[in-house]
Amino acid sequence: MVHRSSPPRRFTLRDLAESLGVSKTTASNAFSRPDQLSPALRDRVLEAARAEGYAGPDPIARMLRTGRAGALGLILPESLPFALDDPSTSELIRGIADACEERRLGLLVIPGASRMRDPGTITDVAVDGFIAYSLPSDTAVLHQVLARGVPVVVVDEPRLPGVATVSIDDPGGAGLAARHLLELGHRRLGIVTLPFRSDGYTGHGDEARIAAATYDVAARRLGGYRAAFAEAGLADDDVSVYECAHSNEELGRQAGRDLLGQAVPPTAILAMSDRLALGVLAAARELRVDVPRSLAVVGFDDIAAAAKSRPSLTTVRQPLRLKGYAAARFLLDAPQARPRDSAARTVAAGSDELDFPVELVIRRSTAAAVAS
Amino acid sequence: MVHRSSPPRRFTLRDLAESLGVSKTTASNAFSRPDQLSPALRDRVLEAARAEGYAGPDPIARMLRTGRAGALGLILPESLPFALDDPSTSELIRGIADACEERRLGLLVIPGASRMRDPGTITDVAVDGFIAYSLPSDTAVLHQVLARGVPVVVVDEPRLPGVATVSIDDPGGAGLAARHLLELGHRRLGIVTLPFRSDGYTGHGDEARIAAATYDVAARRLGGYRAAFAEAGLADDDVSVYECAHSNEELGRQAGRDLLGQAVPPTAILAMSDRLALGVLAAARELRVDVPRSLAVVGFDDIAAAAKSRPSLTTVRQPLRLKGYAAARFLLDAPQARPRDSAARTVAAGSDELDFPVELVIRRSTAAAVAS
DNA sequence: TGTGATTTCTTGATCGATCAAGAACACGGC
DNA sequence: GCCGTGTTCTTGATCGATCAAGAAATCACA
Repeated sequence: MVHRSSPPRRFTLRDLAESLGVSKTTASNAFSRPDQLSPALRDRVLEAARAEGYAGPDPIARMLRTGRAGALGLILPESLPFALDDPSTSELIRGIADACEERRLGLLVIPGASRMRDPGTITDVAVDGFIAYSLPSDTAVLHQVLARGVPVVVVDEPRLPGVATVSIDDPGGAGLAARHLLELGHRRLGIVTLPFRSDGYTGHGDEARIAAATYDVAARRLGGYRAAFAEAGLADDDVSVYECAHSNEELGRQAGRDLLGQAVPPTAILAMSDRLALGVLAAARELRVDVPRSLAVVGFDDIAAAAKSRPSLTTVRQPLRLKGYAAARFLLDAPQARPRDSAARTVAAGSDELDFPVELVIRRSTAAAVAS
Repeated sequence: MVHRSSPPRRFTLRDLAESLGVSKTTASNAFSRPDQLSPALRDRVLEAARAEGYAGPDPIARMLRTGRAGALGLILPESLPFALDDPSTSELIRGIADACEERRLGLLVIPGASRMRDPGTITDVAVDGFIAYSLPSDTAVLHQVLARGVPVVVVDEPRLPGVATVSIDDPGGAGLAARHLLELGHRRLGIVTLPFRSDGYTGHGDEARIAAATYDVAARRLGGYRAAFAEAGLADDDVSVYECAHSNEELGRQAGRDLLGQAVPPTAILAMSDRLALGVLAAARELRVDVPRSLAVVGFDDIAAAAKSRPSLTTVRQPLRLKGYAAARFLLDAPQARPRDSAARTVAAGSDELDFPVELVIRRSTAAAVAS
């Protein structure tokens, strides 16, 4: 009887050890803990490994034993192409990458989470922790992440009790922007918002949608704007709201055209992102509305393009890159972030929110209202 | 004697199975192979899992057993912030991400490879294959990758015998650009190059450096330019060469200022990337050199900004996103790309090069030479 | 009713490493 | 000569799952 040759087993640490007449542990130590064996023997092991074409311990087996994956998971709401298009997301990623490089960790990107149906991608991936960026509160993804028992840090939204969050003072920032316009004498205002829900809707603001918002950031910023309006004696429905499904120039332009086309157009527009604001500037240019003389525009984020636009954009600056860096460090330095500690749902309860300050950057896109 | 309570063991599949009185395999199948057990029992298992807070099989243990990591490794020469800055790199990543999404794979990014000293990041990471993008040929990283025994696809460079490569016809593309200028009557030419080596040098071209190039792409494109010159009867040293350490606008501008400041300035400049070409345009603007009347400029890549610049940029288009997509598919579909097959160094020998065609896109930055 | 095919579930081996504990030996100081 | 300390290497258990093979029960069909 001739045996069908069994699948040729891989050359493993055990084979290496046997071929040298040493124990597996010693062979292992030659790679991972050089101080645990004599230099001479270590060289012999390494030499034999090279000769046999053994590339070193299998990372997956090591992970199983040590419980560390050597990588961070980054969960993004949109597809990666979209994320790379968006300067504020890119900037956040830069910050996370900074921290990963410091710690020699890989960065495992998991895009498309806001429309993810299959949790497989979340549960099948080897990471030491997740950073979840700007997810809608009605997505199941975050709960799957939490259920996995690995440490999680949320950036921006949603804010969940007991889950570590890195964010900014959204209402405060929005308030700065709104008060700036009010102080300049503007009373006819318009708002261009980020999406309140992830259903792709673009159009006039709808109080029912707003009340049922699943994107906290849009809701918080709107709240900030409105708090400032209230101080100035303006009612919410004195200010028209236009909601954009995504943060990009094209939808911002569409919003700008709509608001400026109204019977009584606003003299100032608050946009919840710089990209939306840049779109509004484009719409104004098209319609030959002079900025800032006839229209004041304020953005949010202070991306690089904000300083370069014509006119340059007044905006609310937030430290995007730092936020990414802080989120990663928060994740990695957390005392609960020990490997295989299934209680480590979140990071450092008690100090589980990290809010960065924002500041108003006044440039050329805002000026005093012209008496009408 | 009271025992110090041993570290509370994690709740595993085995515990779940025992608590239900079924076998481990059955519990496992409830998660991974629903068709292997009755729906009723499956529901019981899943229900018990929920009750016990068991989030599903540990991905790392599964990987060890199945030999599949569920992720692709992407090795980038520069840091991630730098890569995200660069439109052509971003575009490539988009293509790779497209393929990963199709196959429900994670994308594990490993940046900074061109100056990586410690191979740890390469050997410690769980991936089913690597895409190595534009690495210098003298870096050890690629050999460490090859030594790991996982499938590898190289994008652009270096071309190594037996290693699958996805690239373009660099000499051909460069030739198109050069011949275009020659046909327009230009005879005083300048070249702005990508780096030949990764030592950070920026300055006048140096034939010794060029001969010892570790970045193949720069060398191949230069070869393409020069082949066209030779056809037109121009000698290599009739054309001055300026090398830039990175592909960005600032260095391109520096190169442009240098070339235009020469005693006998060129009437046309060939740049090896669009970002460099855009920098040259900026330099021309500064020096009040009219493009295309007094200076013709040709780029390479056809990034989005090339069509939007003023004047719009004549350039050599290459399908960046498609290249990324193809590289990933090449990796995933390769017959040798089976898990745990240590012979799978590379992909499909015999058909291990995939070169995409390029095309010349003529826009407003080139025009006929003015008789001098 | 018998027999083969199918469904449902179990057993025991296995993936490839690391780790805790301990054996064997050498060295040094009193 | 004895004991403590350190170095160097080994043994056997373990990480948490999947898989091949097979047992038991059910179904199908003549």
